[in-house]
Amino acid sequence: MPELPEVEVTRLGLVGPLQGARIEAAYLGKPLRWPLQCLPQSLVGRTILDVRRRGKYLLMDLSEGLLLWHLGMSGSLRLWPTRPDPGLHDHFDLMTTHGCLRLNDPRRFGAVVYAPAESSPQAQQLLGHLGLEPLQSAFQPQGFHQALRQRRTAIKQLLLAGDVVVGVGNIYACEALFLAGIRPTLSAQRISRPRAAALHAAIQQVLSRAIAIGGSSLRDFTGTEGQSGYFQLETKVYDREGQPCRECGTTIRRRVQGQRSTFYCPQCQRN
DNA sequence: AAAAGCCCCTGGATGC
DNA sequence: TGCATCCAGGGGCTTT
Repeated sequence: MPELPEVEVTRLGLVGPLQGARIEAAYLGKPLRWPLQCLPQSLVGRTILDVRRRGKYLLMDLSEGLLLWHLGMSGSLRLWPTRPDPGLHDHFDLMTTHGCLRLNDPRRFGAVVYAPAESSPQAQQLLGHLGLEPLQSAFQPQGFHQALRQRRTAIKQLLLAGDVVVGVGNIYACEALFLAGIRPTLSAQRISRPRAAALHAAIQQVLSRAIAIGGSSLRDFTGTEGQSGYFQLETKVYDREGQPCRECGTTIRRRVQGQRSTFYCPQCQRN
């Protein structure tokens, strides 16, 4: 589920409430994707200074060290005034003076990892290879085009790989490629400079729009107060196989790329 | 170095 | 109703 917009919506819901909160306890449930890398008890007494985002990771700066959170495919974070009884899929609780932050993750592809610093090997193993932030100024059309020229893989899979630009998952990759009129199977190196610029703009547009309306709530995702997002209501191609394109009426197609579904309009995205 | 495949795990939808 | 099969938004790791 959670791609950049959902993680950013989560961050926006946490940063205000949690800044300055002191950790009073941490509770582990079933194992997540990676171990916490510290004793939960050792977090007690630390203060949350900030909540940042890098790609699809949330970075929680503590008075000493930081926590890296990842929501995997089905995770969501919710802030409760007091700690509710843990349910079947509640696998990590962080009790603070400002409430109980709870990770619910049915599939357990998510994780919470402690690292002593962002520059530490523990953190860099997860963050070190990440590409540019799509909504920051370092992400520019010209540099994007240069990066595309060096890769022969299909553009959809390059977007998902996250080593050129981060945060674009399956939904937003499909949607951005539709907006740019680019066939998802097109080799990245064959994308011209103007079309790369169009894709650059489409990525920014689709991600910004999704953040503004609370992300996409398919299956599990909700915001930190349990609220739904609405982007799934305005997708042009994602999960619309067999339905008419909203622009031209042609039937939307689905195909598999890298073991994932790709949706596209064969007319609007001719290559 | 880059690309392609393989999994981790669970639940919901679909089909027989 | 019951059971099997397929599918799902991620991404690190291994193999080619």
